[in-house]
Amino acid sequence: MSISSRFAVAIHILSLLDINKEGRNTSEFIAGSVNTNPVVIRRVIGLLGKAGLVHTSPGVGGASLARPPREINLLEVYRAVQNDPPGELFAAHDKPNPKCPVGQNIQGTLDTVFKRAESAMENELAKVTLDQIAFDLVRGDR
Amino acid sequence: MSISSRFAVAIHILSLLDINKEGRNTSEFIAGSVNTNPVVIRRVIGLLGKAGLVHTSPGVGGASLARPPREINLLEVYRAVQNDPPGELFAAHDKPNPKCPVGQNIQGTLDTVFKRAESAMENELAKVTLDQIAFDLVRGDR
DNA sequence: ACCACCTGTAACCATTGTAGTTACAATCGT
DNA sequence: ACGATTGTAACTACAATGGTTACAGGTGGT
Ligand code: FES
Ligand code: FES
Repeated sequence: MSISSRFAVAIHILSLLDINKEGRNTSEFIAGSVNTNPVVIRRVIGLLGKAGLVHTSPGVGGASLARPPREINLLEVYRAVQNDPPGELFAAHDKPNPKCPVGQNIQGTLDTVFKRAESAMENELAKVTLDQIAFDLVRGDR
Repeated sequence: MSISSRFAVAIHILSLLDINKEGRNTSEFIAGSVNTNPVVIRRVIGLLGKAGLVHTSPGVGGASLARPPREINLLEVYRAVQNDPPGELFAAHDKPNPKCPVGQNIQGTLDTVFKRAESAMENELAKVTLDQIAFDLVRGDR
């Protein structure tokens, strides 16, 4: 299965917060932009808030970046919205047969390979910062 | 969501075929080893067969590697059992709002980043061959 | 020719993650 | 006090997954 589109939506939201930092970014406004339901946006923003990436305040509307976009990389965003814990991108074969010569040792062997692959992917995400995304967006615009 | 455990099961199966190449590897035997249902094994073996990694024959029982384990890498196995097409590890935000300044350009921007991350992961898988796995297994055994 | 055994596949079920939606209490600025 | 907004809970619909049963068809031994 694919990685949840929450990740893509989260990047959308953060980009929008950066580009439109003058305006009042309510969940409804963002939802209109992302073309989905405001609650979906609030859910994602809730995750981003817990991760310390955005600030929100109930009552008064609008969210804003909690840190300068140059200091936010996509790995943090990924971690914030991914509820699978790190190291479990690949599902393990949960009930290995202890009597099986393969099963006894395969866990560790696969774990090493899987973790290496997962880290390689995450390192690529870590290289990209939010302001790079925003720059690409604005440049593509004109 | 995690990547389907079919991948892990496939590696199990292939390792077993390599290590136990003398025996008769019926789906039921493998299922006992993997500790699951024979039909699950047959499904995975079916995928591996379509990918040209194993040989099977209806009627007579048993599957066998179609190529020497040194020439089978984990990326091929991954591709064989992953029914999401390549390039879609990350789900895109499917209905971008054309009126949104972010939505207009974000597709291409994210696509580049996502593809880079996905490739990084796949390159790691491509580095590992089946006989390396089998070697690790046997060595850990004693 | 028969038979035991096996594969390949369809069908069905339970579980899980996800996105969308409605509803509403709590919160804040004016 | 009021209107707007957030934060959640609850519910629905849907797709992927893994397990299971069932069965048609192939294969080799006897
Ligand atoms: S436990 Fe996975 S093959 Fe034996
Ligand atoms: S934020 Fe995704 S389309 Fe505007």
